[in-house]
Amino acid sequence: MTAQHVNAAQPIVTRFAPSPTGHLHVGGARTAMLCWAFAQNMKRQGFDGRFMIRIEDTDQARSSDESAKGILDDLAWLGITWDDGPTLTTPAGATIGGDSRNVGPYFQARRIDIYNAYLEHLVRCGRAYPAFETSDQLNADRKAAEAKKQTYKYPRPSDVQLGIFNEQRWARAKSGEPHVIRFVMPPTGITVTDLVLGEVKFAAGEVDDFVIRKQDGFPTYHFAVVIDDELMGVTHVMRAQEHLINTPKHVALQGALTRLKNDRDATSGSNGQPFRVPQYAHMPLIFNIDGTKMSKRDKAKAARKALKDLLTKDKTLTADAIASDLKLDAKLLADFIAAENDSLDIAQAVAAKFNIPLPEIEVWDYRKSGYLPHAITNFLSLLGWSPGLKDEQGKDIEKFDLSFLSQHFSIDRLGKTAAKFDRVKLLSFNADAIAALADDAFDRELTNWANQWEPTFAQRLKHIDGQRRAALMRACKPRCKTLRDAVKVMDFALTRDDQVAFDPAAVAKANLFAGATGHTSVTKFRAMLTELPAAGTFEPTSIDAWIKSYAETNQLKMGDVAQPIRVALTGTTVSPPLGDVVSVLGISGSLTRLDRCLSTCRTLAPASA
RNA sequence: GGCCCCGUCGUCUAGCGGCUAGGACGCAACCCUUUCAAGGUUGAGGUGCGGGUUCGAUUCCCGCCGGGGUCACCA
Repeated sequence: MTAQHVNAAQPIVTRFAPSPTGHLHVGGARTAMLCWAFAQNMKRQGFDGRFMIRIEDTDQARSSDESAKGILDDLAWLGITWDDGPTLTTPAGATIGGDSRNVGPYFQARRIDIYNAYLEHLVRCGRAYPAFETSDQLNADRKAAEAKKQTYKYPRPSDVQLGIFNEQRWARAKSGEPHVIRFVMPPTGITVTDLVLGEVKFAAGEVDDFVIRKQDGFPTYHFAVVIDDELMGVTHVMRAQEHLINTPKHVALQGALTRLKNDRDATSGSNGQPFRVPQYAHMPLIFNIDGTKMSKRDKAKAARKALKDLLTKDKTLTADAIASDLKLDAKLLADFIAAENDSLDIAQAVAAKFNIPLPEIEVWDYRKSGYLPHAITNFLSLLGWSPGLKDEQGKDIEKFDLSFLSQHFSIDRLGKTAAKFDRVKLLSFNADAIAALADDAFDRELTNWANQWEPTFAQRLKHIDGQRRAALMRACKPRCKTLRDAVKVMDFALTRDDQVAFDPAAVAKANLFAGATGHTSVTKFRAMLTELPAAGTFEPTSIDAWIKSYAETNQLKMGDVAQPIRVALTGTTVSPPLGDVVSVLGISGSLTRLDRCLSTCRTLAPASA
C-alpha cells in the first residue's frame, strides 16, 4: 500500500461487516484478519489506521445476538481486535471495541431511522421509488424468463423517471400499501477501480433497479452498506471477490447520495456534500480442496453420507428409530437423508450419536479440534497473500505471527487467484505451533482447551501434577499435532495403575506368558526399578540405557525387551520412550502396573504363531 | 445462459522480459530409531492450448479452452 491511496489528514478505516447468522467462517476470519492487518500497518506508518466491526443484522429472520457474540468471541480468540465496534470483554478481562469516533451504533438494526431518512431523501429526489409487485409475481416473471432462456431484469415501470419525484407512488406507499423501494439505476456504465483487480467495467443497463428497502422496512444490504460506510468514515473496503459484482450498485448509490444535514431527518435537506467512493480491494475466494465452495452445508453432506452407509451396513437400524432416539422429527430426518434439507442441527445430532467426524468449516470447529489461533491466522494469511520475503537461507518466509503480518501487509501483495483450503497443511502448521510451545505453555494451552471442550479428560488430567506432570507434557507434546491428540496420546498416563487394560493382541505379540522372553524382560526390569532411589530422582535416560544394556548382555533385540515392558506399563504397543513413561508414572505406579501385568499375563497362551 | 473475475508442481505460493522456474505442505526413498511421533538427507512433480510482440517470453497483447463468482424483498 502506498501513500497515494490514502489521505494523511483523515483516519484510514477498514471494516469487517459480518451478518450474525452463524459461526465465523474461516473465510470471514481471513477477511477480518487482513482488514485488521491493513489498519495496523497504517498505524505503523504513522497514519490513524482503524479497524472497525459492524454487525449487519438486517435479515430479521436469520440474525441472532448469540451469533454476533460468537463471531466477536472467535475474532478475539484469534487475536484480532477492533478499534471501533461492539464491545466485547475477553476472558482475560480486556475490553475490545467502543465508539471513540462517535459513529455508532454498530448494529444496523439500530440504525433504521438513518436509512429511512436517506431513503426518503432519495425518493424525493426521484432517485428511488416505491414498487408494489409481490414476491410471487416477481418469481413467476423470473421463472418465465428463465424458461425462455432469457436473463431476467426488473423492468422499470413506465411512470418512473430518473430525477422526477413520483407523487402517486409515494402517496400509495404512505397510505400503507405494501411495497419495497427500488433505486433508479442511472443510464451510464460504471467503472469500479479495484486495488487488486484494476479497473472493472460494467456496461450501462447491466444492473436493474434493485431493491434498497424491503417490505419489512429494513434496508437491503446494498443500501445499508453504502450509508454506513459513508457515515462511519470507511476509506478502504476489503472483502471477498464474491462481492465484486455488487460494487457497481454501491458505486451508483454513492453517486446518487449526498449527506443530509441531519442523518436522521430527511426534511433537514442535503448539505451538498456527495458520498465518497471508498477504495475497493476484492480478495480471492477460498475453496475446499476439491474445488467446491466451503460451506456449512458440507457438514450436512458428511453426516448424511455416513448415516446412509450406517443404515445400509447395519440392517437393525432404521431412520425412524434413530429419529426417536435423538428426539428428532422423523419427517425432518427422512428429508435430511433424502437431501431435502441440510439441517445443521440434525447433522450435529447424528454426528454426535454415531461419532461421525464432521469437516471443520468455522473457526469454532478448529477451536474445538484443538488448533492454536496462531497456526490458524498464519495459515489463513497465506491464502491469497504472501509476504514475498526470503529468509537467510533464501527460502520463502511463511512462518510468522500477527505482528509480522501487520508489519508487512500490503494490498499490493494480495493475489487474484482463488485458493483451496488445504487442511493437511494447516495441520502441519498447527503441529509446528505446538512444537514451538514451551512445555509449561503447552500445559496451559492444553488445560484451557480441555476445560472448555473435554471436561472428562480435563478431570483425569488434574490428578497428575508436579514433576510427573512436567514429564507428561515433555513426553507428549511432540506427539500432538492438535491439542485434541493429547486425549489419546496421554491416555496411558491417566488410567489408574490398577486398571490398565492390556490389549490382548499386544500381549500376545510381546510374549508375556510365563517363561517367554518378554515375561523375563519385564521381570528383570521390575527388579531393576525396585533398586532405584525414591521416585523422581532418576534420569529417564538411565532407564533407556538399562534396556539397551540388558538387551546387549542377553543378546536380545531391543524390540524383544522394550515392547514387552511397554505393554506391561501402558497396555499397548505405542507410547513415548520408556524412560519418559516411567517418569510420568513414577516408580511405584510403574511397579503396580508391572506386577499386575506379570500376574494376569503369565497364564496366557502363546500367540498361535 | 448474460455479466464479471481468474489460470506457475496434487495444494499454498515466489517470479513483476533473460533463472538449471525457488520455497512450503503432501508424496517416495534412505538415515536415525525400543513402539509411535519428531528429526536429517535425497528425489519425483509445474508455467492450460494456439497465435502474436520481442534477439528472447512464466512475465506483455489477442483468441480458445478450463475453473470460479453472480444474477433475491440473504448478506
